[in-house]
Amino acid sequence: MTNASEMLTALGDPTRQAIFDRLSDGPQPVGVLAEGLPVSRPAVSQHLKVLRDVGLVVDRQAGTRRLYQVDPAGLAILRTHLDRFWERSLAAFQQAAEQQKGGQDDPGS
Amino acid sequence: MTNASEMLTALGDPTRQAIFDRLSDGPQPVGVLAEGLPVSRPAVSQHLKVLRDVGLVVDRQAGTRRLYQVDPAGLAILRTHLDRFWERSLAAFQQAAEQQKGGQDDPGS
DNA sequence: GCCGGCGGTAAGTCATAGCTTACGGTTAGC
DNA sequence: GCTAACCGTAAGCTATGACTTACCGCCGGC
Repeated sequence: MTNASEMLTALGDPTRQAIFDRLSDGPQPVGVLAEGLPVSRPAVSQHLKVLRDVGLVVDRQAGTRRLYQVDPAGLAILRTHLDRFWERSLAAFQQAAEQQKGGQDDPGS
Repeated sequence: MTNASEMLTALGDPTRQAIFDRLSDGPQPVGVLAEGLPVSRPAVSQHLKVLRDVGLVVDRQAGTRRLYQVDPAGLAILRTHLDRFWERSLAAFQQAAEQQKGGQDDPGS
């Protein structure tokens, strides 16, 4: 359906979470990202490819460097997906709480 | 900082995503969950343990069954975390767009 | 033109995580 | 008390994916 699931899967790796976190503060080249991480530069490159394939980051050429940054559009999709989870879960939670009490009236919401 | 990172890691697995998706519609016992999934019941049990450890689901005893459901409080933490990503990324994105149009200074490091 | 920094890709290794079957514990019903 | 259903845990296997080193292409400076 959506690619939000793939985004979640991509963000499942702690290293990618760290990369995404750093990119949230602004565009950065691969080398700089790798300096602040406990993995090699090629590893960062591979992670960036995964994040780019699912639409969470975008890249642009800047001289001899390649700047990566978070794609707000992609992040919006993930946020919307999480919001739907929230709405459904909240409704189910309230309904379950009522049933647990024994079919009383709505205690308040 | 928070355990939101662990939640993201937990939701990184597609099977757990499917479980969490089903639980969003209401409480369900382990056996019923396993019926609609391509994995065995013990596997579902193990996934539920992971989701419970990070605070995304809660369980309660119901006779001989054990009902699992999404924990709205846990989901709220994850949502808040995503919102922070959103704010930071958006600000950085706009700033980067301006810099790209005007005088190009060193954006990295 | 040559050289140096930057970064993506290939190939290979290794740990981990997800799955299975088997077993034990707990609860409800007869 | 015995049985059956439901579920968590243990043990073990296997595939996947995260990481490394090595290599190559690209762009800018001198």
